[in-house]
Amino acid sequence: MQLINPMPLYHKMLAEMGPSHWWPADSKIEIVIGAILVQNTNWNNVDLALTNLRRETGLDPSRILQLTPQQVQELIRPSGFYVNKTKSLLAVLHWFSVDHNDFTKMAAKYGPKLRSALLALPGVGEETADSLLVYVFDQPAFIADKYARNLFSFLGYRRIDTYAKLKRRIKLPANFDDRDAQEFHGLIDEFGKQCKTREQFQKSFLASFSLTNSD
DNA sequence: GGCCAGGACACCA
DNA sequence: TGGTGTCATGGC
Repeated sequence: MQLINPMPLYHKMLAEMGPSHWWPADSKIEIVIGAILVQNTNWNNVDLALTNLRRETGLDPSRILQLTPQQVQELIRPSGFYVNKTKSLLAVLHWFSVDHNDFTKMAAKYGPKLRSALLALPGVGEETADSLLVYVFDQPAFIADKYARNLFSFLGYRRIDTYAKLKRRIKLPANFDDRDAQEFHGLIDEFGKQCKTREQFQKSFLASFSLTNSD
């Protein structure tokens, strides 16, 4: 299996696009909530749901947990899949509340098993787990989402059509830290929104990016 | 009116 | 392991 060193690509994108300051949120718990609500949904719909939740609960997890599932469903309805997302959201918020939403403490408590602990939560798959690691727990991880798979596919890589396949092939260097992970994912998704097709990609600044730099 | 968006999961072969 | 159907809303 040919491993991919994504660092030349990362540095190229950072130089061309600048820091993305992606996923702005007022709090970590807002990122947690957003990570569930955004699944297969555009951010505009998530914003509508977040506005409802904020109005009713101030996004205070303990207040959200006091609501009935039916109440949560109505508040997050605009984000779609609201029955499943309600189950997931309540389970995830409950899981965090056991450790009083102390993310530093939780990272120490679970150690290297944090990712599998996240994956055990209902409605938390690989992408959401990695997003939480990167943006809530401040840990380095590569988020192999649809935009990332598109990008590496446009760059010529094959057999990276699933999350797990691309994830396995990306080899991050030891000095790749949480800030890099946050920035890289932000850049990839910002880029992905601009280049949804191969044609658009070929007109972009990455069109001349040499694959040999990243192997 | 059809298509898509920052997935997860059950089910099947 | 990999493919497919389902869950649902709002914007274009």
